[in-house]
Formats: sequence, structure tokens, C-alpha cells
Amino acid sequence: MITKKERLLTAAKELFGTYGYAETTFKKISDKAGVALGLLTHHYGNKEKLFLAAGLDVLEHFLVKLRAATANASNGYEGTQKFCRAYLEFSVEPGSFWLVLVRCSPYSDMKTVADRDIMNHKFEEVHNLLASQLARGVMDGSIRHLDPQVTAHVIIATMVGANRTRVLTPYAPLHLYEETLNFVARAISPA
Amino acid sequence: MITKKERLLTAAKELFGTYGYAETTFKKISDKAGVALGLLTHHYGNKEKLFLAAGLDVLEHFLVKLRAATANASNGYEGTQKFCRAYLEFSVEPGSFWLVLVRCSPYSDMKTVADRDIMNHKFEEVHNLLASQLARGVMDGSIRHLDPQVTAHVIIATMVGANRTRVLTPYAPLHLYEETLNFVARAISPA
Amino acid sequence: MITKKERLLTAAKELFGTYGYAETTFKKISDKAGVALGLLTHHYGNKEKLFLAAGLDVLEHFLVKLRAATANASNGYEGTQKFCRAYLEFSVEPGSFWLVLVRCSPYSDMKTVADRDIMNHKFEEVHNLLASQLARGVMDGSIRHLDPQVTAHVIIATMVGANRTRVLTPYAPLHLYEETLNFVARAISPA
Amino acid sequence: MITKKERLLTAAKELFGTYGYAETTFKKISDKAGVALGLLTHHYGNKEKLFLAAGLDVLEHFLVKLRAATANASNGYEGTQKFCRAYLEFSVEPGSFWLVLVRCSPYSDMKTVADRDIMNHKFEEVHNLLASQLARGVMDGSIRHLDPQVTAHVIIATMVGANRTRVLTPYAPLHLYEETLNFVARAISPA
DNA sequence: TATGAATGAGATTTCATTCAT
DNA sequence: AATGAATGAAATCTCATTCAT
Repeated sequence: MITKKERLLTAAKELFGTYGYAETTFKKISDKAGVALGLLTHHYGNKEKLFLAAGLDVLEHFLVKLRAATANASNGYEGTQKFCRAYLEFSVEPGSFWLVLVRCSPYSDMKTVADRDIMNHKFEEVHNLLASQLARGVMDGSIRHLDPQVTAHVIIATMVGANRTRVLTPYAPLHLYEETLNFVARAISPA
Repeated sequence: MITKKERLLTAAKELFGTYGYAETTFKKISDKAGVALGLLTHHYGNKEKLFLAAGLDVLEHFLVKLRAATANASNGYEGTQKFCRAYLEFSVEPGSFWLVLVRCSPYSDMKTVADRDIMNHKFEEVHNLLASQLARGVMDGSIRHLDPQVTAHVIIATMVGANRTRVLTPYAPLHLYEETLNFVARAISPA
Repeated sequence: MITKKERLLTAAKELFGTYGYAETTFKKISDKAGVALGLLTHHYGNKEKLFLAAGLDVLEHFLVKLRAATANASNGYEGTQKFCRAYLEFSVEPGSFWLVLVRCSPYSDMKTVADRDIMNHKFEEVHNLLASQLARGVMDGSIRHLDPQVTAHVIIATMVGANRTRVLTPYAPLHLYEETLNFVARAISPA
Repeated sequence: MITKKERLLTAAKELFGTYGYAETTFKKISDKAGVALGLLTHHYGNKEKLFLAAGLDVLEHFLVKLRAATANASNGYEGTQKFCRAYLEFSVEPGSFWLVLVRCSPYSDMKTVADRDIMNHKFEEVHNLLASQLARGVMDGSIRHLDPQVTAHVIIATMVGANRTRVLTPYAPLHLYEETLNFVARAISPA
């Protein structure tokens, strides 16, 4: 049996993703969820906390996917590639509610939300997952010599940008994601 | 003599950049500009149009800088590098009001603004500028064989991401921009 | 116990009737009703809808009165006379809030209101009530031979005009209503 | 050569007639007239005065028509009929800007306008014109014995109502005006 | 846990009117 | 006479949040 609290979160993910934070109101969420308006603050405290809960929920699933993708890589290079592929795939996966995370992530240009710390902290796991694959690759020789920490930031930056090009702008070319993966591959391949 | 219309635009650029769209109110803008409240709609129609005007104004200056940077490059590779360097430099230049553009650009996660078309269209110039340098590099052999259009998107995606990491997140590493330039250099260098 | 929603409607009827649509503000209504400002949109959506609700409420009472007046007429002529008398009486009845209906009716010169259809439709009942008495009178010989539909419009037009002369202009003569009834009587009496 | 002052009045008559007082703004008027905004207050003082000027202008033409129509009637009955016919004809005459007068007349449900006195006073001429024909008819025997003053009010009321049915409501029957004239004829014909 | 009426501060927008040029 | 930028009060409407039931 699906609880009303869960119904609220699902509705919130749909609406925050589709319409953004400002254009999503308590009324719209409770209407879509088919529950009373008051349950929102009752269960989630306030709008920002609900937004964060929605974002974290998506991030959780995102991390599960990233961990699974990198788990059985045979070397650092492959792990990095799998990480990137999983990142981009998740962003276009139906039902992943990716846009919520886009709007809630540390890379979002929204100002309103106060409690970014939790999100920032949790997002570091994404970074660490990639950085460890890079470090491994440098060690096992499948990746050229480079700073895993900074490079992880650069690669994630590329993911962030490619993803935004695809899901936010109207002019993403057809094979953007594939070329992005090739681009990263060339940049980290041994000299 | 500086007109009140210009004073409004300057105030808007400061405030939209600092506080974002939602948290910037008519009152704050007119107060900062030292101008009557009603002048905003008198000159700019409504809040969105002023936001767009502010964004376009920054974009205009951005394009001037990018054009200047790529103008005297001796080959495509150098042009590409100069483009990327100028992009990142402009984003941290004091007085460039870069954040307005971040929030108003096609890569922004804001939903409110209706008239994105104008911005999208103007932003294509940024893309074309880079794409032409890439095409040139492929021709003159300073860049490996690749699709200039798609690669331009990938590189700009990297710029977008690196820039967002720097100006929006709290965890940008010290040499992020330099490493980003190196990253791009490796990815486009001849095999 | 009288609800706040009802208090709002009552205040609205008083104020719309006295000051007209434009000069009646949310603040005046909520102040008079002793209720929070936001309750207006909460319960009625917007100002126009409240105006319409106020008008329909008066129309409802008006129809009750007209139906009662025509119910036990012994012939069509008498029914018509009773209809006209009830019409004019209601318009000067204390507490009938007649002016709201004057301003909201299809005969009003106001432009703002969008949802006139509902009002128009409901107002047809007034017309039908009179038309059926006229038809009856033609049949039973108490009224001269004439087209009940068109004549109903002419008689109601006379009511509308006489009423406006009385409640809107400063120069209504003392026995206007009585003479109006006589006027109508002469015009429909058998040749 | 048509002056800017006249251009303003014409634009005002069009807009007040079409959109009503509240929805007609200085900007719309000056735009339509193709003159500067400031000329409006310069020439007409304020919005109400312009509205009144527009209304009086239409009333002036209306009176000319009514006077001409009643001038050469051979008896009171004919004068009355011609008066009514001219009234109704003027209301549907293209270019008469009748709707302005509807909205500005003493029978209007608008509240805003303060300076009704002038309009009221001028409108009495309409009433007197009819009353004198009625008095004449009673004298010459072409009209039954009745009070010319009160009856003039009743007949004008009928004109007002029939006219509003035609130009404001959506359900005026085809031959409303003709039947209205017959209705009045029957009501005043000698017993 | 569940409901939705109630609150009121605050936001955007409108617009008649003024006034310097 | 002519212009249109400038003003700011006031209006409508939104909406997160509270709270009695």
C-alpha cells in the first residue's frame, strides 16, 4: 500500500522537475497527489525541505546506478567510461525524474534553497566515485598521469554541461552524448 | 549624462546576478537604481523582459570579448584555446555580471522566462565562433579529425560545467580552470 | 452559524451594489466582511467570479419572487401584470440588493466581466416566465393577438428602462412605476 | 485640416464605446490617435472630462437627429412615432458612436463619473422633445388622454430598454425595434 | 494522520497625472 | 501646442504556512 507521504513525494518530483521550484505550489502538489494541503507541511516541514527531499531521492537512485556501473569494471579507464555512460544514461531515463536533481543540485542557478549543505555533501559521493576510478586508472596504467581529484571535477563538469545541453537547451546535436564520451576518452587516454 | 533607463539596467544586472530572478523584486531594483517603481514597466514592459535585457547585455559584452580573443589566432588550435581561456576569464572578471548570464542562458534551469528564443538565438553565435575555429584547426592540421559542430557543443558543455563548478558550487578546486583547458587541449590534439 | 464565505458574498452584494464593480476593491470587501483579504480568491477565485456569484445570488431571489407572483394568476393578462408589478417591486425592495443585478445583468454596460454566458443563460428564465404568461393570455383571450416572444422582450425592455430611470437617474417622476404598468396594460389589452 | 484635439476625441469615442471607461487608458487613446500622451490632459483636463466630452459630442448629434425627425410631424402622434423611430435608428447607425452615450448616459450603471450633472441636464432636452410631442398629441386628439411628462419617461424607458436589448445582450429578436414601435403606438393611441 | 479554511505579507503590474523640455 | 519620461499610489492576486477540527 502506497502511503500519502509517498504520493506527495512523487507528485513533488514530477512538478518540481517539470515546472521548477517557483512555479510549483503546495496546491498543485497536493492536487496532483490527491491529498490534503496540510499534509505537506505535516510530513515535510516546508517547501524547501520537500524540494530537498525530492532532490535527494533522485540523487539516491542516481548513486545506486553509478555504483552498480563502476562496480565490475576491469580497470580504471573502463570504470571511468562506465561512470560517464551511466551518468548520461540516467539523465534521459524515463521515470528517473532527473530534472529535479538538475534544479536541486549544487550546479543549479537557483538561489532560494537554504539547505544546500546536505545536497552538496551527498553530491561529493558522486565525485568520489569517479575520482577513485581515475586514481585506479592512473595506478593500473589504463589512464594517463593526471590529478584524479581535479580531473574528476573536470569530467563531471563535462557531464553537467553535456547534460544541460541535452535536457535544457533546444539545440543539442544528435550524437552529443556519444561524442562527449569519446571526448573524455581521448582526454584521459595514456599519452 | 546617464539615463534612468540605464540606471535600471545596471541595478538589475547587479541584483539578478547576486540574488537570482525570484529573489530580485521590483522594489529592490528601483531602490538600488534610485528610480520610481513604475519606470521598470514603463521602460522594459515587465520583469521578464528586464531580465532578458540584462542577460542580453552581458551576452553582448561576452561576445565582444570572445571575438577579440579569437580574432588573431594563428591557427585553429590556438583559436580554440584562446576561445576557452576567454570564456573562463570573462566568467570571473569583476564587473562582467556573469551570473546574470548564467541564470538567463539556455543552460539555466529557470523556467519562468518565456522569451528564451531571443537568448537562444543570440547564444548560437558563441557556438558558431568556436565551431569555426575547430573547423579551421581540422583543416590546418592543428586539431585532430573531428566533427566541429558536435565538438563545439562538447567543449562549450565543458566550459559551462567548469564555470558552474566554480561560480555556483562550494567545492571547486584551485586549478580547475587550468586543468579544464589542458583537458580540452588533450581531447582535440592530433592523434 | 454563518460562514465566512457567506459573509464575503453579503459584503460583496452591498458594495458592488453601492459603489459599482470598479470602485469596489478587495480591501473594502474583506474589511466589510471582517475577513482576511486572501479568502476572497480562496473561495471565489477572483473578483469577476465573486461579482458573478453576487449577481446570480440576487437573480436567484428575483426568480423566486417572479415565479411566486405569476403562479396563481387566473389568466394570462393578470399573470403578465403580476409579473411586471413583481419586477418593479423587487427593484425597490430593501435588502434585495437589486443594484448588483443591474450592474451584472446582460443589460449592463460593463465590459470587464468575461463569464456573462452563465448570467445570460439564467436571465432567459425571466424572459420565459413572462413569455409563457403572454402566450397564455393570447390563448385565453385576455390579451390581444401578438407574438409572445418578441413582446416579452419589449415588455422586459420597458421594465429595464423604467427601473433604470428610477434607480439610476435623478429625474424619475413620482408615479413612474404605476404609469409604466398602465402603459403596458394598454399595449397588450385586446383591441 | 483635422486638429490633434479632434483626433483625440475621435479615438476616445471609438475606444470608450468599444471597451468601456475602465478598460480605456490614456495610452490606448493617444496611441490610436497618434498623438502624444500629454496632450490628453492638456486639452481635456482629465479622463472623466474626456469621457464626458465624448458622450456630449454623441448626444449633440443625437439631438440634432431627434429635432430633425420631429420637426415636420403633422400631429403629436406622428411626432412621437418619428421620435421613437429616430431614437432607435440612431442607436444602430454606423459611425454614430452610440455606445459611448450608452455608457455615459444617466441610464448607465457606471459609478466613476462625477460630472453627471451636465449630462443629466443635457439629456433632459431629449425628454422635453418627446414630452412636447405627447402634449401636442393629447391636444390635437391624435393621442389618448395621458400625462405627457410621465409618459415621456415611460416611452424613453422603453427606448432605453429596447436599445440595450439590442446593443448589449446577445438575444435580441429580429424585429424587436419594429415591435417596440408598435407597442408604443398601441399604448398611446386614443382609447 | 488528515483536512482544507483561513491568514496576510508581499509581489507584480497598471495608469492617471505631472512636468521638464 | 506638443512630447513622453517619470512618478507612486493603489489594485489584484499568489501562496507558504498555520491551526481548529
